[in-house]
Amino acid sequence: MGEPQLVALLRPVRAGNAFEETVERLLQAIKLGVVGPGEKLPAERDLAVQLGISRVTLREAIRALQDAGYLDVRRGRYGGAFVVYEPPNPGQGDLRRAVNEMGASDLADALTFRMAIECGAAQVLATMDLTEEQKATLERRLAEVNDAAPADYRRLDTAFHLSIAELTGSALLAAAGADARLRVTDLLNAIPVLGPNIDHSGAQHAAMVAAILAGDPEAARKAVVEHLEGTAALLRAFLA
Amino acid sequence: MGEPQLVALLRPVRAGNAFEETVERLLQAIKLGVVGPGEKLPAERDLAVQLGISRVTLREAIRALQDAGYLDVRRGRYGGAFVVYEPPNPGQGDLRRAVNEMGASDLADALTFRMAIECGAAQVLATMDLTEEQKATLERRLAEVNDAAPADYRRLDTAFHLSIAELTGSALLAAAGADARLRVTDLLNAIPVLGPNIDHSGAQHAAMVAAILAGDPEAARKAVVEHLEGTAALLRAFLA
DNA sequence: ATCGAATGGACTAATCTCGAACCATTGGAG
DNA sequence: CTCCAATGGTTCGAGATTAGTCCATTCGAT
Repeated sequence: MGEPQLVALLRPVRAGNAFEETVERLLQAIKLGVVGPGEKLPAERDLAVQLGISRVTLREAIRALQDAGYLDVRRGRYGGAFVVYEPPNPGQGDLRRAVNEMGASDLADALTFRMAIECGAAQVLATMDLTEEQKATLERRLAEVNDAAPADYRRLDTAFHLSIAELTGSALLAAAGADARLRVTDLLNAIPVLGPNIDHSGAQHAAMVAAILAGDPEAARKAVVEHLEGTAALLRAFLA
Repeated sequence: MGEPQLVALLRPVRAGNAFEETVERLLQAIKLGVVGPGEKLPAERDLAVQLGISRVTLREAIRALQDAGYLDVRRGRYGGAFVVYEPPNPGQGDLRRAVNEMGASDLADALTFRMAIECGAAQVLATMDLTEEQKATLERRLAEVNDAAPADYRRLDTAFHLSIAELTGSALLAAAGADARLRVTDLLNAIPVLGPNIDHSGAQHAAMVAAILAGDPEAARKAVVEHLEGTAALLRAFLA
């Protein structure tokens, strides 16, 4: 037992090359709806700084997404890289394809990771003294999901979930929450948005917010578990 | 409100250059005791693969750590990069220096992140059906910390904490747990290991394990909160 | 004493990535 | 109509990073 946990520490220093990483990141921002259809990415010079890469590399990534049909790049003043991507209406085999692409063990990993991160974030947030502004943000995001048109649902659902981690004020936790969400995006996008499921989720979202605002970490944790297990069950149902 | 959470998604793609990242990673492995004094790192060719970098870059990092006095590199068969580093006996101003180096907001971030990750991991683990082997590993790690000589305490404490995330079987969660731990390593290493604190922590560790083995996620969560808040309080006490 | 395997050490050519400068296009302001 | 500012488009040299190859050292096995 002299050498525990070698695995976790001596893991890869970087995920891949900068170009691929950037393509992936931008694609996720588009799929998650952080930059919605018709909106444009920040200017190349700014975006390159935000992403910590050179403009050359960023441009290669943008070019790839343009070729793949996700972006429409226009020159001149008020130009930019505009998102032309509508989340496709999920069909029958899409979920299976998405699962096959990521592998079964990655799927379990992603779901476990997401459960841990979101439970942790919710209970931490529930123990914090929130400002009125923070409370308002949380409630607004909740209202936005509940009022969402089906086409906007995934995007606003994402925003709601990310808000919880973000409101803790921990940049690390916010990044982890975004990462956890990314890993299940393709799966969630592959299952249809159905009325009963939305209603169900809405009630669970409301329970999460209520517990957080009440400062009850235990209830917050339980609400998150219930919600995420519901989502996982939904995935399994569409896979069965 | 059209553009929520730009921050979390459009964050830097890579932390820095490969060389610096690698130095940091190896240094953490040494400080965390993953590779203890007198032990050696894996062979360069193997380690480069594990870290996903070229051997050249790895060698530069090893060279830097050699120059800094952390490693003794020997050639020939049964050679390698041997760790020559004993955790220093923490003095009065070390903690303050460590805090100053990371900044107050980073400190809060790290503590929040750690709380979320470890709570999440513990409660996830508590809801899993553990094999006998997994239970045995958890109990063994607990026993090792409790029996630890002061010089080994931090190392085995780290191993115990990392085990919880690792036993969930989620590589992502294990990596996040390692990340959370290394962000507080320098702080923990800067406060003395005192008998009463060890006893206190020992009881809390035992409570965590008991809750996990009992399959009680709520108790597991509470035990982790209590333990980590105790640690945070200890840090504050040494800073006051 | 010799050999072979495991290790660190050194070199090279190719590729990736970067910073910086400059060009081209567009549309509003004056 | 002209100009200007904001944007994407292009190029170049420098440095970082890589894969691959071969060299040098050490120590056990024979």
